Amino acid sequence: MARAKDQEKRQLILTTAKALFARQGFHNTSVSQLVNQLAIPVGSIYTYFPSKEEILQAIIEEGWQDLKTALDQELTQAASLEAQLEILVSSVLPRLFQDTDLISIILSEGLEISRLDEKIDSLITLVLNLRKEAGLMELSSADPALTRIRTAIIIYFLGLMNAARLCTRTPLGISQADLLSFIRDLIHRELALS
Amino acid sequence: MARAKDQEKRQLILTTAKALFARQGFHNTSVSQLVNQLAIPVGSIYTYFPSKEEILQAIIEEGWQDLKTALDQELTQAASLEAQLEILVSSVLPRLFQDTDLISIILSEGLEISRLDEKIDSLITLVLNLRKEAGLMELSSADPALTRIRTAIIIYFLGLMNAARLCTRTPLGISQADLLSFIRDLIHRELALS
Amino acid sequence: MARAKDQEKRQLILTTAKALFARQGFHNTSVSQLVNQLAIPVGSIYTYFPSKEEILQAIIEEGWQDLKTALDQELTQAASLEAQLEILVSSVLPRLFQDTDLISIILSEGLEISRLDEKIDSLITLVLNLRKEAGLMELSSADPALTRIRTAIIIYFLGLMNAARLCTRTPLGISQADLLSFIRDLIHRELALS
Amino acid sequence: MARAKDQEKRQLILTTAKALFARQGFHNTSVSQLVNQLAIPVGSIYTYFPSKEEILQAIIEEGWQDLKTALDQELTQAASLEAQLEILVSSVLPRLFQDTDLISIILSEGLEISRLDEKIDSLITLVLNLRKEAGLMELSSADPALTRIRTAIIIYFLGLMNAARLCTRTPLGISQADLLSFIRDLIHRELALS
DNA sequence: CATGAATGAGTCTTCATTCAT
DNA sequence: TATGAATGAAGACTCATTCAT
Repeated sequence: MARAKDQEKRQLILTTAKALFARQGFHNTSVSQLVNQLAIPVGSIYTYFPSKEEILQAIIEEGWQDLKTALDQELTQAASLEAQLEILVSSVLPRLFQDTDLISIILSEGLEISRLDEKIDSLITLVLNLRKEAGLMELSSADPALTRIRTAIIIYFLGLMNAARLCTRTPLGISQADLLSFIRDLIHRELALS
Repeated sequence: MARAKDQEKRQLILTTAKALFARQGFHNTSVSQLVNQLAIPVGSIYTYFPSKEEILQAIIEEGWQDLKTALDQELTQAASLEAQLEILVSSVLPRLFQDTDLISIILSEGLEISRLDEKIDSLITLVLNLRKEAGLMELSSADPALTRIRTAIIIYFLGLMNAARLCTRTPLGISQADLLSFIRDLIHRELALS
Repeated sequence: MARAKDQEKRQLILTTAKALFARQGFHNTSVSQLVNQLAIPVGSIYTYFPSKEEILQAIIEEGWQDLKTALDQELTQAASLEAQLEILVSSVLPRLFQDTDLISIILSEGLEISRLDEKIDSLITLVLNLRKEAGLMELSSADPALTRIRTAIIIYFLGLMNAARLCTRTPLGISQADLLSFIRDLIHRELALS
Repeated sequence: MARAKDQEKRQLILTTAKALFARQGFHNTSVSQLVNQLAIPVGSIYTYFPSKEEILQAIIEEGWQDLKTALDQELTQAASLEAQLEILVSSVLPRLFQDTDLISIILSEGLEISRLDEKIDSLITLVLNLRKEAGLMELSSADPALTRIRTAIIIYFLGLMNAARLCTRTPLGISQADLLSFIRDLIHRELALS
């Protein structure tokens, strides 16, 4: 019981901090502002997190983990490659792009903190696995095609993340729906080619 | 007459601050760290800039302006559309992607400061103009094709910027040359279509 | 439970700041000088007051409030008008004139801070009430006699305050006792007239 | 010629500084604000005054000197004691009370700077001389009547100065004309007595 | 255990005065 | 001589974290 309540409070801290960090930036958000919003005493924070920075890290890592867990779950339930792609396009990616607070934080903070490179690596691995499942032959690590794929994934992923963030903050003339259309087109085109 | 304001010193402040802000972040760089590195007295900073934040803004705006000036100059000297694209791919974009410090700063700071949206807008205008010069008919503002183009530009631009930044900071397995190849392929493919 | 905010420390800050501000002026007294004198860390000041200026305001408002509270208390205990005047002359005014630090601060700082006008207004109200209690008829707000009384109160009050301040700082050849004699004479004369 | 122009500039600095110091306070007025208002270079100030504080002192001393010079001149031209008092009430005092900027500065700054005590002393001497001219016998320095007169002068003078300042800054319900009426009444009453 | 006052190194910025030009 | 950039000590204030209660 006590544990459950603790976890709830921990989650509440995370949620509130996430909104604050995303809108004002990590450095422009003070711990006291956070506790004011939460209406809890300052000391409380430090029973859940050893430092302000670890709150930031937890937001990023746990947010990303949630996404990955959902992805894995939905992907294993999919019958075919087509179904898997459909899930990607209709379920997982929209969920990621909707979480602009998480995206903002990941993109704004230092690489050491967000560990974007690790996240991209795992994404590349995922795509490569899908390729293999699709029956395409594996690429040797020296193959220039591998580099091309890797490059494309990085550019598309980062471009989409950043675009999703900007969409909600600024009048760019496009919407999140347009981003999803872009992905759908992209996947269809790529599949037709291969 | 008194000393004239030393524009070289102003530039030195800008250059040093740029490197510092890019590597450590704006908030993790103190004014005293900056003046230590420059070996000038604190007050000097404030004869050239009214605040720390205005240094940041000058870095972004002047850096971007330099790029645009170079772009405009080189573009007007190009004889054909092909030559213009070649300049884009071989000269201007490489220069932008090499300036990872500038990119880092633009992408990491708040929208109000970096005004990324304005920069993207001017980029879209540029591309639309190139299209017109190429003899393609103009798109009405309601045309879904316009939205598609807009979306693509945003994604590619942001993706490339971010990828260029990551390349030099983290071992992602790709290089800036790969990014340029990506662009080259992209342009050729798009031109073939049109 | 954490430490309770120490009201004694707050009072000590107020007392020390009052002496410093009165002798050196608000602007010539730095926060670090204040904390040095108090032998407490800088931050402590800011757990009790939001800013240096609010210390000044607290000194003035609380000092004035103390005086008014004492005045009200003693006045209600007085049996007759004569007793009330006696209290004024023998107890409350001497106490005010003795607090030359408070007077100095009130007179030296800006009107927005000291709100001298409000203080004078409440004094005029007090005197008018005493008049009424004495059975004198009320003056209509257009009556020139009201303006005369108002003018006299303002001049006497400000003159006495300022004189009290100067007495202790400079060799003017008069003492606080002389000021009290002046008041006593004044009141007797005025009462005889009315 | 050159000297005349210099004196003009010096006077302009004094006039501008006086208005600024009176309205914002000495410490809240920076030298650069002053030179901005004057539209002259910073260095210029220091060819006329050795420091910011000496500007303040010049404002006070020269302002006071002007008043005294005018007073002496007009007083010696007066035929009778009545004429002298009339001059005091109708000419010199109104001029002093109108110069609320000067009064503000004198009353707000430290005693060491404004040397209020010296000014009061010279005022007492003046009144004592008038008394002597009026044929009243001189008072020995031990005479309690001397102390009474001295006290009264101090209180009236400081009270009127302060009241004049407050009148123009705050809605106290009285005007400078009321102050002059007060003085007139006072003098008539006192003369009737003696 | 929960609390929030206490801490002090560190933040950005100011500004009267000087002096190289 | 006139100028205004240069200077740097000093200014008020912040804030993540600790620890006495």
